[in-house]
Amino acid sequence: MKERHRTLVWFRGKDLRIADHEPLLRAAEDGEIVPLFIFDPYFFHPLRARKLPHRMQFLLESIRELSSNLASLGSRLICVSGPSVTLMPELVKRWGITRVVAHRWTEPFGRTRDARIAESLSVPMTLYEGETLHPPGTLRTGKGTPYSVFTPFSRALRKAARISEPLPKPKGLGAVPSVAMKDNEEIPCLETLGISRNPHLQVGGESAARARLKLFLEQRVGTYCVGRDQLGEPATSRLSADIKFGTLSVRTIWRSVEELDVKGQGESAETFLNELIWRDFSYSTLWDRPEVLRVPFRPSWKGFPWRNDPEEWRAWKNGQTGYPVIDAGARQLLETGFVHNRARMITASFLCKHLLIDYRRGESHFLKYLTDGDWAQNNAGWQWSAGCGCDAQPYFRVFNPITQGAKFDPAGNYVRRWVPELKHLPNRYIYRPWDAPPDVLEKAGVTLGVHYPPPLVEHAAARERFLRVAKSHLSTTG
DNA sequence: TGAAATGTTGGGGCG
DNA sequence: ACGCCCCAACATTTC
Repeated sequence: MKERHRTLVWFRGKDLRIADHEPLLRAAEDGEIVPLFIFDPYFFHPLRARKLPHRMQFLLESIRELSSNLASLGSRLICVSGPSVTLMPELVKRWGITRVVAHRWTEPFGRTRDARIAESLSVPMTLYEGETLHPPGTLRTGKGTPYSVFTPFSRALRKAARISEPLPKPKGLGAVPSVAMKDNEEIPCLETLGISRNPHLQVGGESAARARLKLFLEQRVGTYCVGRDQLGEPATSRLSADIKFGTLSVRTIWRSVEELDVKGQGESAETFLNELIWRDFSYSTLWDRPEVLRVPFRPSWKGFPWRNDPEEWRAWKNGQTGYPVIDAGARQLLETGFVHNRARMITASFLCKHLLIDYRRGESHFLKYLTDGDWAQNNAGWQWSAGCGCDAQPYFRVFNPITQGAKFDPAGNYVRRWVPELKHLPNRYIYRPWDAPPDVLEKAGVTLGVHYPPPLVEHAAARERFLRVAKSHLSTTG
């Protein structure tokens, strides 16, 4: 008789689900399993955790639900704290593990860690695809190089293979061997990590994720194409955190959108699917060029003369630039751990271009507060906005924070929600309170410089300054 | 997945 | 009736 396995299924914060989880399913087909989550002090030391309050909250909620979902299948999530690199070989030995399975990571940190661990183990470690629609580093142009333009990448991805159907949940899992049960620790709670719970964040976990997907499919995807840019309307999927933590697999989302009977709304479905391909594009770029997390994708941006004015940086972070749409985005981030995609683009453009502040500052600020904060996606987004990324917008494309507001928040809902001190201003002036006549300001109860700051920079002058600086820098660096 | 400057066209007012 | 100007609307170019 074939010897049965005792498989360690290592859950790692980007695949917190039991549905469409290939490592779990494969492990469950053959022998005993030990589902494991490691609370590595690299992330979970209170001093570090406190710097990521929003993601930590969502993560812990998702882990708790994973734990109860595994329990309902007859298993348990074993939680152990310690550095994973030294812990893994120890646990494998102590628990009599015969093989280790997990999902493959793309981030340089995870790649290095996994390579070190795989090398140090006495048993095989198998990493499964599943983080992306298509494995990064595999789609290549005719010349054999990575794609540097999105559209051909997107065509190649669609042509490469039909996105396969999600795998089912395991039907049932055996009990965890007692030797592993003995090492089980409590899942840490937010308060222990020195974080107070933020009631405005999305709720983590697989069931909340399913509910969000259902809502999107039933009510929003049909108008996604036109609605997604409207700042004040709930027209986007709001699935970014679920994708980031893997409470939904990306192919589950892909297939459920693809299979919708959209009846004349095919364009919306296609637009949304393209966004999922953008995600793959960003992962693929990071896979091939891991250094982009530190330096611009385009070498010509090296040494760009950012101003990095500390007062302006503070004003931008805190939503006090005097440009209502910019401030709305900045405040939405701090309060809810989420920013509407259009607002991400506008605020990012403003930081880099109007204020000439290094995109990496904005990038790390977003990564700190976004619940969906993901190294690859966030970096790609910021480099795109700054103009130095892979298939980025050209440097001379400068968003006008006034007209962007008028276009994408015509009724002023978004601004009024996040910048309530301006809520009584008429639509006409809500994106440019400094232009409002004194009696209008007075009637709205706004005194500039008292209730709301005057604009930090003048749009036209700031735009021209950026164009001058960028043109001059890029002309000398090629 | 822009915006602003510049160029072109065509209708209408008016001398 | 005609040319001229104005200017809005649209198109093209430039950053």
